Amino acid sequence: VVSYSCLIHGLCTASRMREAMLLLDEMSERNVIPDVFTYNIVIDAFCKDGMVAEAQTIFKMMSQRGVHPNIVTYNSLMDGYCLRNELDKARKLFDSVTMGCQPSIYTYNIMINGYCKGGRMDEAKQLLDNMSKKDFVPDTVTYSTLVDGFCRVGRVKDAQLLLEKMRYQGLLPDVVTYGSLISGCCESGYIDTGLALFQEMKDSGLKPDVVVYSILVDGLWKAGREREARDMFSRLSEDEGLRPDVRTYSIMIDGLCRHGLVDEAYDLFRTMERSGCMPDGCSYNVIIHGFLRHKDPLEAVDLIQEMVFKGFSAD
RNA sequence: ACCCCGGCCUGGGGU
Repeated sequence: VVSYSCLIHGLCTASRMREAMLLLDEMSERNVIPDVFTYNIVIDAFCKDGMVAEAQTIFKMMSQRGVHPNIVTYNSLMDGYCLRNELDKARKLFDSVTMGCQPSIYTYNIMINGYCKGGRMDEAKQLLDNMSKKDFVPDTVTYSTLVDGFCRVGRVKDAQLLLEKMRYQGLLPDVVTYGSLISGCCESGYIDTGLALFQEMKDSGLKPDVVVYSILVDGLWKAGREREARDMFSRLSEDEGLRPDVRTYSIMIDGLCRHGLVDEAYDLFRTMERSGCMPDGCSYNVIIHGFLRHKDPLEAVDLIQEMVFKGFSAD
């Protein structure tokens, strides 16, 4: 069962759902009985692909075969509804789970994340208070989710207050919590607050990761602070020994293009490839827009052909 | 008998 489940998991993460389903059939034929883990893997994959109806079909199938769903099954389904912004369906499931069997911290975090991504911050906050009443202790993920949620609706001040509340409860913000807040500061035009938080985070002994650096490089470019954006990009490798990833490069390429430095952007685009970081659809779109803005449609056409040849579609 | 060991679910960045 474990071997089959691992194989199915591999196929699912590669979005090869057809083959995963075939394997699920094959194992039954070979008298290897799929257990709740196996079904959970498939259900979660369908949910992440936005196919909750298919996930429900598997859910029914497992029940018919006498395999009982567990909390992870329900968590995946809830998350599936949340990802489609069908929050009321998610909430129904949430309510029946909290009434019946044991919810887990994941159950709360998923539902809170659903509200946050849907901009329904009051309901998200309510759930935070709700869980404390039921002796569930919010964790770093809970707070980071809410910090991100407040930032997305422009309520950076509330996000900062939440960070304090979190500390007051004895929880330390991690690199994701800081990343969310720094990103929110950049979006709302408080880049210097973001930089101060970056310093604070390093002072507290946390090592910034490539995501935090990318957020700041992007924020600095968008604030028109070219020199500092370039410095931040260099420091990521020089100070921390980190490697820029495809998104960091895209941010740099986009910044250079928007500052009229299309040739340098193009050099960086090729440097990224040479250093083994393969451009994705977004990187192509960024550089193509750069060429189009600077009246170089011929280069743009070449790149569009190249990206289509690689299986990406231009936007 | 007891303990340990394998597979499932949640948070931040680019057009």
